[in-house]
Amino acid sequence: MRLILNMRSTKKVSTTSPNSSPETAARIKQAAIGEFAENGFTKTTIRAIASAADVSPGLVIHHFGSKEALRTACDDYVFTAITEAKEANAQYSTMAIQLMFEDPQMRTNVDYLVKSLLDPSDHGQRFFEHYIDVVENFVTQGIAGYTFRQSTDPRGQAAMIASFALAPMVLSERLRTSLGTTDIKDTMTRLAPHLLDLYLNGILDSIPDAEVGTDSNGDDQS
Amino acid sequence: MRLILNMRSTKKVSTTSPNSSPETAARIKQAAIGEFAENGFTKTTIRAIASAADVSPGLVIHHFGSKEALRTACDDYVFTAITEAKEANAQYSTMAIQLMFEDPQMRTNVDYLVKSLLDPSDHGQRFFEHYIDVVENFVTQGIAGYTFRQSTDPRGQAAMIASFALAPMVLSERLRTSLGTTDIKDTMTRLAPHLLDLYLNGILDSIPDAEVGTDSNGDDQS
DNA sequence: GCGACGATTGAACATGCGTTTAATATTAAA
DNA sequence: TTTAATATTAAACGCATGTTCAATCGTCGC
Repeated sequence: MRLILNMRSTKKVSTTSPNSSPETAARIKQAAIGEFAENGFTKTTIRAIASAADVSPGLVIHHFGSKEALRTACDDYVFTAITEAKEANAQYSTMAIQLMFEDPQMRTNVDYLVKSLLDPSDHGQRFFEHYIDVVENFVTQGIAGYTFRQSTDPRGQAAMIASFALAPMVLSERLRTSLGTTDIKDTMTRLAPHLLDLYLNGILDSIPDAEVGTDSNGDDQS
Repeated sequence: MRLILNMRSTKKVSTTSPNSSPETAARIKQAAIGEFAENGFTKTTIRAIASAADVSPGLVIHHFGSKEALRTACDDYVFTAITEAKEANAQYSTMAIQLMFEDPQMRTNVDYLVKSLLDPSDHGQRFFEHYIDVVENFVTQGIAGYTFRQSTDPRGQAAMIASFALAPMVLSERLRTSLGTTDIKDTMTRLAPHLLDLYLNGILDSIPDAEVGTDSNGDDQS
């Protein structure tokens, strides 16, 4: 007659999976993605992740080995999740971006990738390269009925477009505060007409007399 | 007969400024700006700043009170330095941007502001607002002979342009690696023609039949 | 000269971090 | 039922961090 007292955490006890790791590991990974997406890799602590996943800090290490290894696992997961979602919505192209701001999980994933992009590690670079590839494809193949004017430097052109497409997400918090929008979806709605107008028609409507590069700047050319 | 042994740091001993604080405080501040610009606020340690300024960690606190206060001091300094430099080169407008990548000190300042922009603190927001103001002025007043097509939402339009202008700096490391350029100046040279072309002519040269939202996507329109 | 004061330092303190460890609980296999 | 293996935890370890402290050094007004 053994009296079993389980006084651990009074929550997840009857989940019918007492000794199975993958379920808990997945929960830890999701918690980590959420924390990384919100606070970045450096500022996020293992203790915060453990707390969000309702486990002990030691268990996080037990399942993933180290914080860096956990990050790699999250990277792979998010990268796969996003590319799969993108392919699934490939035919909608422009709509796919919209969907990324609708689905909360996808928004977290995007936030995660943005944070990864800004952190000087190898992980984000892979995503950036991939993203430029996607854009370059769009430029050569067209997207959603739009076609692009080709360039003699398609890689540079694609890099520019990719950077611009990422800019509102990277600066989303600053834009939100500055424009008084409620969230990034609202921000994008506000910016959308300007984006479309720029991409369709440009924004400059006159060229100065002096060309760029021939800087014979008489500084009094009023 | 007192024997004075000064075995501190065998370097700055005869700099003819034994007991003056402002000189040392300025050096610490410059070191801090450099470290913050390179590694961001969180990852930069007081010890690293002290080492770069060739002083003890305690002296950094002695002069500025705390790491956060030191950051505020750096913020004010960089913000003033950039705005002054911008006004000084106001007539050159486009050239001013070029100068920011030529002058190493200015490049450090720009790096600092970018890091400040990405850190979720109040400091960077002030700079962002100011930058949008500058852009909005450019749009209404023109710049370097260029004139802009006006919008019914000038603030949103300026926010978009500001975000785009900042994007290459925010993503400079990613772009440098991806394009194989040597530094941000080289990167900008590579991107410049694409930027000018986009701003002058747009980049899309055909509008799809179906308008956005009426996604009747016959996916076989080769 | 001298005494007060600021500059400056090395050492220590308190805290939070990632990680390790020893122990317990739980499950699956023999 | 026993045994081995895994999941899980609380506690502690080692280290880096921001900061404090007591002491020394140099300068300047008296």
